[in-house]
Amino acid sequence: MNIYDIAELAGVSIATVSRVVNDSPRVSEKTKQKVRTIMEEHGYTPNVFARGLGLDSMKTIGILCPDVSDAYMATAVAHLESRMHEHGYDCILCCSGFEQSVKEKYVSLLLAKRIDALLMVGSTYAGTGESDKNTQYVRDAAKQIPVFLINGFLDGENIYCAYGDDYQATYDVTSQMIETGRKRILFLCDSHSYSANQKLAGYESALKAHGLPVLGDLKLYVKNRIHTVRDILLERRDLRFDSVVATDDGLAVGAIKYANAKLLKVPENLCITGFNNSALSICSDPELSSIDNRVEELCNISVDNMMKILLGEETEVNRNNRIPCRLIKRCTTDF
Amino acid sequence: MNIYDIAELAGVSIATVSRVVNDSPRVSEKTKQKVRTIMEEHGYTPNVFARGLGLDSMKTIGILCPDVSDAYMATAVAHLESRMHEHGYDCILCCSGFEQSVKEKYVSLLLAKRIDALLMVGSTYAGTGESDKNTQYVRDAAKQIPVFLINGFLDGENIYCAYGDDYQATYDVTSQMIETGRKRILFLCDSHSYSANQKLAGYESALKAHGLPVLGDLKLYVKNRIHTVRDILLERRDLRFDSVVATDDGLAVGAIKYANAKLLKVPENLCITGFNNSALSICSDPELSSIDNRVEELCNISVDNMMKILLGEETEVNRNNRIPCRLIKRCTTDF
DNA sequence: CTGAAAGCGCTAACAA
DNA sequence: TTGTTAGCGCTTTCAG
Repeated sequence: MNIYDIAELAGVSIATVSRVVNDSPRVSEKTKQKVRTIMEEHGYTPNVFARGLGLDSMKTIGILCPDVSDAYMATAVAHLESRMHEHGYDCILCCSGFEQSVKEKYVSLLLAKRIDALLMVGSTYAGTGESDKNTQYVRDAAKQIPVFLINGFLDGENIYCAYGDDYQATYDVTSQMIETGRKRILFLCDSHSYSANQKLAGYESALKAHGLPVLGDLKLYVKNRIHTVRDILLERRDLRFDSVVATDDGLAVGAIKYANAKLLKVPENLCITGFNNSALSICSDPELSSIDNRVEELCNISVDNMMKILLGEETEVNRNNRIPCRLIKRCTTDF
Repeated sequence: MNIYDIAELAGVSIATVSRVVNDSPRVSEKTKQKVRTIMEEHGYTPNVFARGLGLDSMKTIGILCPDVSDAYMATAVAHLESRMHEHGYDCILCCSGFEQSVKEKYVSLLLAKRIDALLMVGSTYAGTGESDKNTQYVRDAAKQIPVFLINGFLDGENIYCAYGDDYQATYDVTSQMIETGRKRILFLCDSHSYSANQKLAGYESALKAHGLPVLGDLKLYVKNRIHTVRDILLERRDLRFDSVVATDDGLAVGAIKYANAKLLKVPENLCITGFNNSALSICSDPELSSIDNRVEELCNISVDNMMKILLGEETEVNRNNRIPCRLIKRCTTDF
C-alpha cells in the first residue's frame, strides 16, 4: 500500500495525498477528510525511506555513550530518548567503549546513517582537555551535523556542551572536609577524562587554598569495582587518610566497605563523598553522601538547544553550558 | 557526492560503482581498485535512504524496553546493541514505560520506521500470561516482522522468546528456606507481569510441596524503592516473617535495611534473596544473595535466533527458550 | 485548490 | 566484465 494506491482510491493525485500526509494548508478540508479516511481504512503509513531520500532526513538522532549499562549513562540515555521522542525524533543508540579507534568508527557509522544530530554522553568524548588529536573526529563530525556533548567540554564550531561544574563541586567538598578538620584527603579516581581532570583540579586547588600540601600518594587511580577498591585500600597499610573524595559512587562504596572492614567510624574517622548520586548511594550502609551533577538538567539543556538548532535558531544558543552541581548529604559526611 | 559523481570520476557506470560498494564478484579487481581509490579520496558514503528505499531495509532493529535507566534493562540493552553491531545492525532504542497505550504507540512507530526486527526487553510485553487483549499488538507486529521477547513468554507465530526459569528458581530458593527451618516466608513483589506471576507460582508451589500454608498476608506488593520497602516493613508490626523472597534486588535491599534498622541478624533471624544479581547486591551490607537470570545469555540466544531468521533459516529456531537461573550466594542466605 | 512531472541516490534485471 | 535503464515511494516545483 503506497501513495499511488491511496491516490487512486481517493480519486486524487499523489501530490494531494502527500499534502494531506504533511498537513499542508493548501488542501480543502473536504478532500483532506476524504483522503484521511481512505488512509485509515487501509492502515497506510508513508514509507520513511522514500521520505528520507527526498528530505535527506529521517528525524533520527544518534546517541553515543561508552556503556549504557553504567547507571549514570543509562539515566542520561533514558531521559534523552524520552525528550527526543516528544519532539518526534527517534534515537539510534551506540555504545562505543573507551577506545579511540572504536569511538571514531562509531561516529562515522552514525554519520553514514545521516542522523540529524549527534549526542555524546560522557566526558570521554571531550578528550583529556589537553591535546587535540583525540578529539579531531568530534570536530570533523561537527562539520556535518550539530554535535551535543553531555558532561564534558570541547570548544568548537557546531559543538554544544552541557556539563556540571565538577571543578567547583570538588573544590567545595574538599574545602568542607578541610574546614571540618580533615588533613589527609584521599582522591579516588578511575580515569583521566576531561571530567576526572576537572575534579582533580578542584581537589588540588582546595588543598592549596587552605595551605595543605598536594601529595602524590593521596591521589589514587583504581579500577571502578567495589571490592577491588576495598581490597586495594586494605592492602595499602602504609597509606594514611582521614577522608575520601571519590569521583564516582562505585569508588566511594569501595571506601565504605573498607571502613566497615576496618571498623572505622564513618564519618568521624573517615569522611567519604561520592559522585553521581546513583542508586548505590542509598544502598550502601552507611548511606553515601554524593555529588549530584544533575544529568537530567544537562539532558534538557542539550535537547532544548538541539531543537533550536534544528529549527535554524543557532544564533540564540550558547555553546558552553556549565551548571552547578549539588551535594546530596547522607551519612558519610558531617557537613 | 553521490554515485554519479564517483562513476564519472572513475570513468565507469553507476552500476559498476554500486557493484564495488557491495563488493560484487562480477567486477574486475582492477576497476575495483580504481573505484575504491576515488571513493576514498572523496570520502564517499552511499546514501542509506536511497539504498533503504531500494532494498526496503536499513539494517536497523528496534529495541523496546520500559525503562533503560533500570539496571537490568540497561545491561540487556548494552549487550544487545553490542551483539547487533557485530552483525552490522543499528539499534533504535525506545522506552515505553508500562502503560498499555504507550507501548502500543511505540510499536507502531517502530514498525513505521521499517525496522528489520523488534526486540522487546521485559516481561511487561508478555502480558500477565492470562488475557490476550493486552498482547494483541505484539502479535500484530509479528505479522510484519519477527519479534523477540527477552524475559517473558508469549506464544505466537513469528514471536521468539528467551527467558529465565523464574518459576523454578523461586521454587528452589523457597524450598531451601523451608528446608533450613523457615516457616514464614515473605514474598516481596512490585508487579503483576508474566515474570512476577511465574515467581509467585514458584513460591506457592514450594510452600504447598512442603505442606506449608499459602498466606495472603505474606504476599506483599510494594513499590520498588528501597526506603519505601523498608518503611512499609517497619510499619507492619503485625506481620511476622523469618525470611524474604524478593522478586528484585531493590526490594531485597529494602528488606536488608529493615533488618538493619530492627537489628535483626541476617541470615539467622532473617534470610533474604533478591533477583537479577545487580550492582546493588554487592553494595548493600550484608551483601545480598541474588538469583541471576543471566540476561546476557538471554540476549545472546535472541540475537543468534534473530540472525538465523533474518537469513531465512526460520525452521531451525525454537520459539520458546527457557534457561535455568542460578543463585549467586552471598551473605543473606545460609544455604 | 489540484495535478503533472522532475528529481532524491541507489539496486538489480536485462543487454551487450 | 560492464553499461543502460526501470523502478523504489515520496516531496516539491511549476502549471493550471
